[in-house]
Amino acid sequence: MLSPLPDEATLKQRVLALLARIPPGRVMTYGQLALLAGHPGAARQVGYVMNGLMNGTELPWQRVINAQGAVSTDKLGFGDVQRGLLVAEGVVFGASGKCDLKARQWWPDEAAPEQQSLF
DNA sequence: ATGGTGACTGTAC
DNA sequence: CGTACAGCCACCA
Repeated sequence: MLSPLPDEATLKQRVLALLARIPPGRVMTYGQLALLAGHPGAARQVGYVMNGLMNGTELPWQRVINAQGAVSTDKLGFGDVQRGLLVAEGVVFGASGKCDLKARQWWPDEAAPEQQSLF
C-alpha cells in the first residue's frame, strides 16, 4: 500500500511515473497528480516538478493541464506549443482555450472511484 | 531565518 | 463569465 505522505523525491517519482502512463489524447491535472502521488493539495509542487523536466524530456509533459481544462503554460511562452501537441493527439480546444476535461481526463485503472469523485 | 514567487485549486462574491 | 483570497510547499534571494 502506498504511503500517504511520501517525501518530495517520491512525489516527483510518482508524478513522473503517472505522467508516463497517460495515453495519447488524454490529460491529467496538476491537482490530480498531486492527489494520486499522495500529496493532496500540492498542485503547485507538481507544477514545479514539471518545470524541472523541461530540459529535453521524452515524457508527455503536454498532457498535464489545469483543473479548468486549459494549459497553464501561456505565460511561460509555450502555451501554443502545448496546445499544438495536444491537438495533434486529437484534443479539441475551444475559443476559450479549454478542452472537454470531463471527457479527456484520464484516471489510472487502480484509482478508486471514491478518489475520482473526491476530485 | 524570513518573505516573495509560482506549469495550482477550491470557495466566495 | 471574472476577481479575490486562502491554502498549498519547494525554491531562491
